[in-house]
Amino acid sequence: MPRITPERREAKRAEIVAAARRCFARGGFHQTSMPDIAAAAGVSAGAPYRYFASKEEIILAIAADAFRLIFEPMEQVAAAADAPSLGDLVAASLRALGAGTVTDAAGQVVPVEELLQCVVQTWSELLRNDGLHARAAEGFERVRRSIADALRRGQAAGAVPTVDPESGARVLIALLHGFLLQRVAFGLTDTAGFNDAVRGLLDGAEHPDGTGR
Amino acid sequence: MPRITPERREAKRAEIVAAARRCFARGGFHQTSMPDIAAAAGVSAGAPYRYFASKEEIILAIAADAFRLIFEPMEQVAAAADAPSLGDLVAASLRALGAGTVTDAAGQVVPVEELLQCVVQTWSELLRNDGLHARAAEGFERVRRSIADALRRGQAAGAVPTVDPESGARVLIALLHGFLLQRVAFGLTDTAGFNDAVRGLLDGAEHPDGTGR
DNA sequence: TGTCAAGGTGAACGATCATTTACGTTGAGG
DNA sequence: CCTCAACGTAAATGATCGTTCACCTTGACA
Repeated sequence: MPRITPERREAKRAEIVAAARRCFARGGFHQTSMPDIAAAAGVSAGAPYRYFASKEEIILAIAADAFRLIFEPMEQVAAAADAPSLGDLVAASLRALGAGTVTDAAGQVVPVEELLQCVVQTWSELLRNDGLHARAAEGFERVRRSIADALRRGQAAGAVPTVDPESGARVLIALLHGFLLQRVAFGLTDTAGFNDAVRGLLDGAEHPDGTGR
Repeated sequence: MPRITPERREAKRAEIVAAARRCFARGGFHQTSMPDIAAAAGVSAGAPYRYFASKEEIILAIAADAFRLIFEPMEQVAAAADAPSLGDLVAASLRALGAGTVTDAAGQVVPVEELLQCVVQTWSELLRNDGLHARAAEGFERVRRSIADALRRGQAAGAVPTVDPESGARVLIALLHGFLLQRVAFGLTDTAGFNDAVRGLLDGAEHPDGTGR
């Protein structure tokens, strides 16, 4: 006999997650206190514990969301049936990060800047949270295999140079991660310029006409 | 009238820095306590404060060292008088990270793994430590300009595709940062394979013989 | 409309942290 | 070899943290 409907409970939980994400983006996971999160969500200090067993559970929820949202665009292009070029894969990733907002698992609208800051915080957390590391590594491998498959298709179609697809996928993800870091921490605002440079360096020889940007 | 000679004082300071770096690499900046650092250095809790005014000062020293060591190899190749290819720039960066150890500003031998973990931790710290961010951004810009100049020379020599050198430099740094992250957090051990893939994707057309690896 | 399980509150708790401090110890200069 | 400023120690301090708990409050269901 719940006091509130499941829908309202889910909405409240999403509010707390959103408040926590705002706090984490600004102050980091460990400089943000639970009272900070509660205050940002407009509730008292004990309220979040009706929805999450611990602070770590909130961190896990946000980290999973952040990683998924970062990889989603590249993975969708990689999962398409045709043979994407390298430029297509990179462009898809960057276009999503160039937008102002994204929508998280609970339907909350999240500023991209906030999401990216949480991703960088999560990287640090990976190094000492084994549970988070295991989940993140699993997700990473799934994306990597998906991209490697796309590269193999691209190579068969002659649109991708003949490199080891497994390592090639890692290179593309490295570009995405590196872009993300510069956008958050090193004043990279010219997404289009970065994208053009990647295309020019990667497959400019194959696609001088700029197809797929 | 110092109780110990300046040389011994510097050596002790370097020991504390090294101990702190070991702790930070394992546990992160904010999960590592000052007593942890002191214990790892083999001194009592108050001793580090004879050498550093605060914990943040230790973090700054380690972060500056870590960033410098990461960028050094790429910057050295970029600063050379001739026109390096893209593959040269990337290969120089990765070769240093493939080695087992590096030597820090105080002459301490540091395992590469430990250094890279500190770099990732530092990225998080950048987002909320303004002083660290300013210093890191300054260093980043210096490296970026150096690489951009090298790209211009490479373009003049016909060894580098005609892309905007400023953005191109960002792409190369993104590759380095992305590689670093995967090595620390996502099980990337095949440095040579990654390097080959980058060369194959970047300037395979220009240097099919593998020159400069 | 009445009931009661669950939501929500805010003070309190025990632990831990960065930093300070009072006091012994040491070694380089005179 | 003596002296004393600086090193090193270890307990203490004050603040803050994640989490709990005793107690209202609320609203969905009967």
